[in-house]
Amino acid sequence: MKDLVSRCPIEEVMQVVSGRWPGLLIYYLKQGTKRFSDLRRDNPAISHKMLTMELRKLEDAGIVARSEFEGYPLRVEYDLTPAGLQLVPLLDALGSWWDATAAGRGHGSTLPVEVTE
Amino acid sequence: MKDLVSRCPIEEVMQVVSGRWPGLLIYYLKQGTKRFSDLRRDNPAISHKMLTMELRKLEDAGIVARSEFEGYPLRVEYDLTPAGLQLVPLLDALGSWWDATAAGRGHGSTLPVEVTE
DNA sequence: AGTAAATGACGCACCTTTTTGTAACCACGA
DNA sequence: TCGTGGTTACAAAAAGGTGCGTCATTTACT
Repeated sequence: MKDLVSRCPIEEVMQVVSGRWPGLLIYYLKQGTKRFSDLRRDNPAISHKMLTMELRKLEDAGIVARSEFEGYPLRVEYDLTPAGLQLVPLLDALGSWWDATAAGRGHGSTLPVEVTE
Repeated sequence: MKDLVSRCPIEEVMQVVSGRWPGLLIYYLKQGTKRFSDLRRDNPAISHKMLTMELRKLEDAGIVARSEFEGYPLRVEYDLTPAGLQLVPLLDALGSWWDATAAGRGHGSTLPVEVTE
């Protein structure tokens, strides 16, 4: 049971965009049309099962478009949809925010900065 | 092993902001100072274990600030940091994007809307 | 007076659920 | 036989829930 009638758009969008891969897949797809094997090459850490699952999820969310061409070794292309393209700058903004606020974190060290209150 | 030297800011930010709770916790915290029990009341579905873990994660990321006051039954307050406040409009933008592009999906209902293709 | 209960914000151990990886399999045609 | 994109079954790993313990102090009961 994972869907408790999430009326909150933030909760909903997180169910799709959240996780390790969606951001990266979108990042690579904004570079242009990619095939399944391209995306696997782009980030080798993802397993082919995960990739299919994530792509399917993004497809269902209307973020990526899947085009299947018939032919010899079967060819499938993935692109960002218009909605997906609109999402890109939002994710980029998140990335920028992360970099911009990096100073607030340990910018590397895990030292427990004791704030003497 | 989850951190394979993620040089990509999107991958990094997702490790913090991703998931079911961070978005919601930030959403409630932007309403003002909240205590542990307040946040539990705000969204009853989260367990105390999860809440502590998520708050700790957000704290480490510099998104929320934890203030501990000494006293009888122990009191702890949580607020958004300046960085956290900057994050709010970005998440809101995601929520708006989700709503704006809702037409491409099932426009709301969870019913298995069979699209006769 | 002395003991007991309760409070708020957790930590910890144990167990269940969910997610993810691995490997094998499918189809087709070069 | 290989390569493509994908599915399935099983196994491993990770995430998450539940309940109890803790700490220090106040209030409640006897």
